[in-house]
Amino acid sequence: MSIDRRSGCPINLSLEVFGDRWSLIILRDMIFGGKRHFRELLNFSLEGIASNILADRLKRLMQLGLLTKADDPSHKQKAIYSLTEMAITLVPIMAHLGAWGRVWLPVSEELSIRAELLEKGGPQLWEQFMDELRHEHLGMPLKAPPSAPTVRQQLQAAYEAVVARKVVEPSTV
Amino acid sequence: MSIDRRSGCPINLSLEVFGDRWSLIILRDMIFGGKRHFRELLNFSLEGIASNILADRLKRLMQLGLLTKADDPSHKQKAIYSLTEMAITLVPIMAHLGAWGRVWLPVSEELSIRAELLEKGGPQLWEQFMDELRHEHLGMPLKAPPSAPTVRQQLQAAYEAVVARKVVEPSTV
DNA sequence: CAATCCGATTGCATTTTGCAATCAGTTGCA
DNA sequence: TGCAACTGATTGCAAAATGCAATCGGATTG
Repeated sequence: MSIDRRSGCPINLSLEVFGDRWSLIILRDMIFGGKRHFRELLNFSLEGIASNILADRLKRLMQLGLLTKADDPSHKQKAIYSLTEMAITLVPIMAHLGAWGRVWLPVSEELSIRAELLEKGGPQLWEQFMDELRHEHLGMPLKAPPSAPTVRQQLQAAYEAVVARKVVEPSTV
Repeated sequence: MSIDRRSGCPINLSLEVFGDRWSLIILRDMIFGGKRHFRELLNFSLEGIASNILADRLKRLMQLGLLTKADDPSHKQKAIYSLTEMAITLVPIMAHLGAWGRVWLPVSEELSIRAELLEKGGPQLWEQFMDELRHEHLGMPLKAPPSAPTVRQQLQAAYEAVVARKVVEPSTV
């Protein structure tokens, strides 16, 4: 359940945190998909996580310090999960991982457009995104003046543009 | 054994490649430790991989295109494993992963000095290292003139310096 | 010619995962 | 008020992955 400590190597310890098939998927959906509720995470991910695994991983990620949980004031049963700074600093790793996958693995076009945008934006865009996440999850003030489309909105718009194009001109794909 | 294809998302597909507890450890020992034989990998890793798991992962990494295997001319039974370009381009991800682990996880000093050096060297040092790996594993000519200490030698020297200091002045640690 | 080393493989117990059903409490609507 | 839908989980069970120790036949070394 929690960490093994097979060795004090940074790469090994990082692997012990998200070297499984689900932890990083959950963080991906929270970071890029903006999902913060149990059911949202359960139904949103294309990979179809099981509810017991999701419950287990959320608990584990909290123990490890990557997530916090709070009551949703609008609904006595709803819990709202927040990213910690520890999780937010995974953004560059996610970006690299996406870029690597785009080059070497059989990614689908509509799902990789976000990775492409993130790659092209480079560290500067990542910083802006992390700033927005800190605002959203930690209540910190935005460093930069809020630009009209947030990074997540840009990613979402790019995704929708690809989907729309695919519907309109399916033969050219 | 091989890939699931739960979705075409780049992050998911990357996770399906090394979202387990051992694949990246093996690649780490090959990349940073310079290990290329079965026994070397078996005995070298501090994490203590079992021989059947090692055999399974080597086979899997070959199927996925991250490794190749060749006969060692000096010994009819020895096999020598080589990194492919696909694996070599993981160096920046490894560097980021190490840097993240160094910040957030209880790494040991002697094992994290390499990650620190790699982080400080930045993309330029990573490129040099990848160039050396391409030379070593793919037989490509070195782009840059061979600098006296290779990157791996620098990493190794830094590690040994920490260990030596710890032996000499254990009380200050 | 015996000891050691080579890359694995086998058998078996333990752990993790996937899947479906289910839980008790909360909310929205009629 | 009553009831269906939804909340974040939990349970039971089968299947798969993992950890561990012993072992394999062949090659090399002393």
